[in-house]
Amino acid sequence: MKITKLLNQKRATVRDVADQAVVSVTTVSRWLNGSIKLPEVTAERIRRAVLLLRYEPNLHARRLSLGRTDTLALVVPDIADPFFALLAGSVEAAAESLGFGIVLCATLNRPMREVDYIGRVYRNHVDGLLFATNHPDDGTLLAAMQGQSNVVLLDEDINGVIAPKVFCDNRGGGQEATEHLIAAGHRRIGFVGGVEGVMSAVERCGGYASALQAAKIPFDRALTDFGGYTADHGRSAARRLLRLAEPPTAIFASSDQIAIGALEVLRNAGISVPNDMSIVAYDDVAPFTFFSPAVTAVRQPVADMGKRGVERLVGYLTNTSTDKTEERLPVHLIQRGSVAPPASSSRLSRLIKTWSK
Amino acid sequence: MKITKLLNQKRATVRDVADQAVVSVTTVSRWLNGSIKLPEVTAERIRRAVLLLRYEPNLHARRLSLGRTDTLALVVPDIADPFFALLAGSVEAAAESLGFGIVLCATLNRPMREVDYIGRVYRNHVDGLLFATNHPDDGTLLAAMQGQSNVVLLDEDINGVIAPKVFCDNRGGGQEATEHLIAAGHRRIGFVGGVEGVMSAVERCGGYASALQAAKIPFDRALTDFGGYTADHGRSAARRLLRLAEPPTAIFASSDQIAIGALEVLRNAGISVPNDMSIVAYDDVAPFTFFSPAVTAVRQPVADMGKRGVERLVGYLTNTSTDKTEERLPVHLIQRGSVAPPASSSRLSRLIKTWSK
DNA sequence: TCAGTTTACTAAAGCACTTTACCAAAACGT
DNA sequence: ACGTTTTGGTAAAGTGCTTTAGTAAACTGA
Repeated sequence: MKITKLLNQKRATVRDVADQAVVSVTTVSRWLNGSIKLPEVTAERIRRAVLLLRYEPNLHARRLSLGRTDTLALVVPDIADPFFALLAGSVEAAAESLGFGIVLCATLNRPMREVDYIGRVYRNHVDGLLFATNHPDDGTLLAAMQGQSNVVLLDEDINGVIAPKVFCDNRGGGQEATEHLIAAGHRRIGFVGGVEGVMSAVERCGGYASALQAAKIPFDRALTDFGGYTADHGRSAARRLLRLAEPPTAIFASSDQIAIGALEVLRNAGISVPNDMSIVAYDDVAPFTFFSPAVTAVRQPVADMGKRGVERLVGYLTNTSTDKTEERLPVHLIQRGSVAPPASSSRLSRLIKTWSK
Repeated sequence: MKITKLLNQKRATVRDVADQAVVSVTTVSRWLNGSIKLPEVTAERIRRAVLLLRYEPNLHARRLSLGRTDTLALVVPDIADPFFALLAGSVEAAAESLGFGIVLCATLNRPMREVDYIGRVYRNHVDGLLFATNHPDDGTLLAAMQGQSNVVLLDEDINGVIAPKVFCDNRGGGQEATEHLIAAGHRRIGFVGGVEGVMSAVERCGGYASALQAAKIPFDRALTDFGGYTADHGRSAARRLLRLAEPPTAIFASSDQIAIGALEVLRNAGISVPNDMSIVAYDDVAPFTFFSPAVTAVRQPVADMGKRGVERLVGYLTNTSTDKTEERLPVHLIQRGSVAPPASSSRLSRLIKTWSK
């Protein structure tokens, strides 16, 4: 009998284990799930049977019966983006340690795919969703999330959605970056932000504005530039800022990619960082220590954000800890070599004049 | 009746649809799965019932019944590494387009986790595995893979495993990079490789050696340095190479990270690239166009590799196309600004002398 | 000693789907 | 007109697990 089981490679079922241990399926199942205490002799019989038959419960049957999957979905715009890759890494690790698997969903910012993924929790593909967007919502996402539970929002808000949220302190980060630049002596500071309207961009700009105000520096709209957290936007924004009648002496780039784009433009213009122009970046996921100069940046606790997101989602799934609150993780400035006191304005404008030809 | 169904939010089942459409469950199931043709009237009744009840088949029941998951696992050492993040992105996209989901597994190079993940296909968690390692196998992985089917190896080989494999042309890449350096006039070229013994490192070094041989340049062991595809290794290798009695005039760094580490050392040493030292990188996932100088690199078709891997795995799952062959994807050199003819050796040695103090 | 509790189990009913085996009626060929 | 094939279905048996409701036997306390 046992031999048959071993010879034909079919996987053993609870039935087989029960037969082998001479108890009922119920007993095996309950004991295996720890919902029953058994006298040592019986327990030992089951243990042996499991070992002998190499029994592993069938996941699908279990899921069907239990109605849950012990799997979470992580929805991000683009997994190839280092920021989201880092997030995914920490989410995976945290989920794994809590006994959950992760299925990966890249939306490429296509609302259709986002909505589809949101539906997956209803459709029982996964128990819960960790959701990170990148773009402002036109209402589509909000609608799709209505009545959907077990979703936690990461990094970026979706207007109107009520759910557990784990974000970073964008305002504080914006403020700290700007204060640092002001402390170095800068008074004309450019702000390059994400897509106009997304929470993180609005908030970082808010921090920037409030630091200026505290230093009694007027807020100049011409010095701000929204458009996305991309290197492309960093390039075009930098070019625009340099062409201003009164160009800034420092740039606050509110993402790594923006900073990278801006740095490229500055380098090509022969404007040296930090001597002629200071810059501070945001995210600090890029290998900034390897840059020359190493670039000062506001570090977001990306990994912590992923971890906390998972913890809250799982807490939600298990304890029904129904706190749909928003949580903010602190950020902090990492000082490296890209900030210095402003150059003489004549030198800077001479450089710009040469470049703009 | 319908109203009850709509009011209590329980999901509709095939039963409900069958009742609503006044046919049997069998008919609904078969029609839905396209395994039966039905007269238009009946079909329409089912269609309406599905719409009315917002019926969506229960995935778990389906999986239990069918014994498959339509899900693939992607196993990588570290999803936060841009190389693997890019790979993951393309794998996800390819799988999605073929109707498969992806579950993400990061091993952090811990053999225990790798082995566990390999077991998941047997345990029915997933239908197949896309497996990418990073380190030489001591036999553990080989043993775990024995008798395991539906696994395809990506990017890096595991010695002795017989399975469909999708790799890149490491030898060709190593050769092309080295030839390019030789064509620029270099005769002493350093090679910095991955962990000693992994296929990719061995092969790239093979390409390097054969290019040297073709140019009748003797192979000098002192100029090669294995240790891993990390920036750290890049740094230490660069330092070692510079301290050589006869240092190289060019470095072939066989990963992005190695190149980044080496570049940092060179920059700190005041050795200008490409004037005093040429460098070519490998992978070309890092934002090398933004570097200064932009760095010349051998580009691996990482995204293609992911796509092909999925295609082959799925082909395997569906058609039983049992070709356990190895496939090589072509790489090519992207010329940018980090290669130039060698500097006068006296200038270079002067720089090194200054630095090494 | 006997009702009440605890211990150690079990039978059977789900969970929601697929699929095999089968059947009645209609259409068809001769 | 009668056997055969096609059409349009159905009943029921899996798929492997969990869990509810229950039972028989052993123990407890007064």
